Amino acid sequence: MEHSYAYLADLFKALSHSTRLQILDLLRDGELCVCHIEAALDKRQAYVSQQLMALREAGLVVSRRHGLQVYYRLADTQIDDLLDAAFGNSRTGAFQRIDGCPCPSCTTIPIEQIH
Amino acid sequence: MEHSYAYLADLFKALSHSTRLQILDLLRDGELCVCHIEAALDKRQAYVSQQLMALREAGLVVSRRHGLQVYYRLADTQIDDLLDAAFGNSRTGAFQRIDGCPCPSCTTIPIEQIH
DNA sequence: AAACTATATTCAGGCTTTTGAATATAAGGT
DNA sequence: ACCTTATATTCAAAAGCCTGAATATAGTTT
Repeated sequence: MEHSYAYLADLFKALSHSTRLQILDLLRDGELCVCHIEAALDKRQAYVSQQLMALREAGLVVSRRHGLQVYYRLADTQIDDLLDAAFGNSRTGAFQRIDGCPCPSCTTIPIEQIH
Repeated sequence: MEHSYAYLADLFKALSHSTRLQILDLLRDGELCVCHIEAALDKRQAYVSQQLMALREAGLVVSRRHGLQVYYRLADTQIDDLLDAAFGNSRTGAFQRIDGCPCPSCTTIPIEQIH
């Protein structure tokens, strides 16, 4: 903690963009793969990837690869706190499937739900 | 509350500038006149006034005029909370005089302190 | 009402950001 | 090996921001 003004300015610059804010707001409910974010925003892949890169470079999100998918999540709890201060701390906490999204989370069901 | 992403993006854009962050950090300890901010930052008047205008337009600060001086303060407690999340919530809470600053706060003493 | 002090606004050149298009890479399937 | 899917990177033109210089305004004092 105790960041310089220049550091914070860069962080806020990454936040000063409505598409990026929308992505962060999605991520408040948990980790998501790129293709899911793409479907949620209805934006093209390259564009989403660019915005994710900006968020990554600002240290706001981190990613991990699992097979073909890359999953993004908020970098740490301080970021959560900052977003709570901005968005208010209402969130659903639950994953939302999206029609037409090809990602595993949207196209599979846990075994215990099959009868 | 419940602001749009575009609104929040504009707010963060105003925050994405180290001079403006420095001004806001000063204002966390209380209302200040423009000339005091000018002295604290060691920047020219027109420049400070421009940054204050940006902060005002973003709704981060409000001003009131008293004679020749114009005093600025943080717009509301939500802004305080947001800045606490960013800066940490350490603050002195006390006004700091500045050598060479011509403003009333720096050049006068309360009557009860004269003996 | 003129001069002065404190603050605000306008403008324009330079600089950075934004975003679409094209292309690259990485992993998995056949 | 090749093809496909998922994601990342590069590039360049357009759009927007930053900031210094000049100027304007609002209130006070003489």
